[in-house]
Amino acid sequence: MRMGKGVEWALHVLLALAWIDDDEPVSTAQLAAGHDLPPAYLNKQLQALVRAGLLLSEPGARGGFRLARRPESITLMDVVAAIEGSDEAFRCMEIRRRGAGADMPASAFRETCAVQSSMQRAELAWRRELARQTIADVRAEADAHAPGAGPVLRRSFGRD
Amino acid sequence: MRMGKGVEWALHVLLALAWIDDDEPVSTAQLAAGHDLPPAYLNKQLQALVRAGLLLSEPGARGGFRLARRPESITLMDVVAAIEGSDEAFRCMEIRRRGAGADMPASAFRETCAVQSSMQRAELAWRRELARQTIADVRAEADAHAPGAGPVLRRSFGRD
DNA sequence: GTGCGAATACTCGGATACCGCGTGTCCGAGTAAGTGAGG
DNA sequence: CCTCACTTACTCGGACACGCGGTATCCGAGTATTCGCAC
Repeated sequence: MRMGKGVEWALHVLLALAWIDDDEPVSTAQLAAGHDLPPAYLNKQLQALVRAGLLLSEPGARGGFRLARRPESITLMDVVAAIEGSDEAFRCMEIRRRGAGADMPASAFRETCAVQSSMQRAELAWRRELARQTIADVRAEADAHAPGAGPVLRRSFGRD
Repeated sequence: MRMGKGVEWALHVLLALAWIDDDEPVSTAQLAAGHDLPPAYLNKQLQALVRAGLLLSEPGARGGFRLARRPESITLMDVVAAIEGSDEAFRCMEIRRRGAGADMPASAFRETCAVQSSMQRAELAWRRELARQTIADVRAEADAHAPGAGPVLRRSFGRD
């Protein structure tokens, strides 16, 4: 199982926008240069964040992206759902009904498949932990680990 | 993010073997017929389970697979790791060092990337929940939901 | 009837194609800013 | 000096190729069984 790299990019971009903390929008080119990412493909991921309501986009000259909400209101679950989609990683195909299970009465399948519910429990724990953490939390941890990172990034975006 | 269907197959096969609970090995063809799965591809997944030490294989006529350990000693984490691999879903590419981060002193990267540690926390919760549940737990839940499923499946394998 | 040996049928195991999705890129529609002339 | 319309340059947004990993399949190596034959 593998998560697309777009999630990592989106998280770093949101963290950068939280650090910049400015009403002026930031263009895709600037955000891409800030982490040395392919601009066109990054743009694709940013569009997904706009569709999810995490970013606001402004077209035209001096346009770009800015946070749609405060960093404390953007959870990691929001970001993962925006990029990877809201579907569950484990999708039950109900194979219990096929083969030998075809001979069983329909009432036997009233309850949820035990395999599915087990996997769902684990995935729920994952989603719960993702929903518990916000971009603001990540920024706070990053500031605690490396206090200089925020200002350096702000300055590289010409916001001082 | 999407988990391969091999995991679901493996879980159902292990559950079936736990229900059968016999020293006589079960062939790929029988296991595949039990859930109407493509035998050749199922065989591929079973080989992964053998490599992971969850199943024992016996070649030759009347050969097949049987559980290498008791169902209580096989966690869902073991199964997922056997099929999908042990790599983390979120792989940090250290993009914080690229772009603007290149101008920072190396000491700033002493601590782990905050984005990575946040995602790792969530994934750890997932793995912890997977490791907490065993095939025996799944069997118990399935028996509680549909008591007839186990015997029916046992009988379809000609084990009575 | 019994022991032995070869033929046999069945099993796992790895090597081999196919296909969908993530990855990466490009060009067009739209907009705000800048510019110049006219009043 | 102010207003206004035009040009311009820059932005986002969606449509278009490429490559890799999951999906699916087949055939070969190896072994227990089974059948036939000799004793």
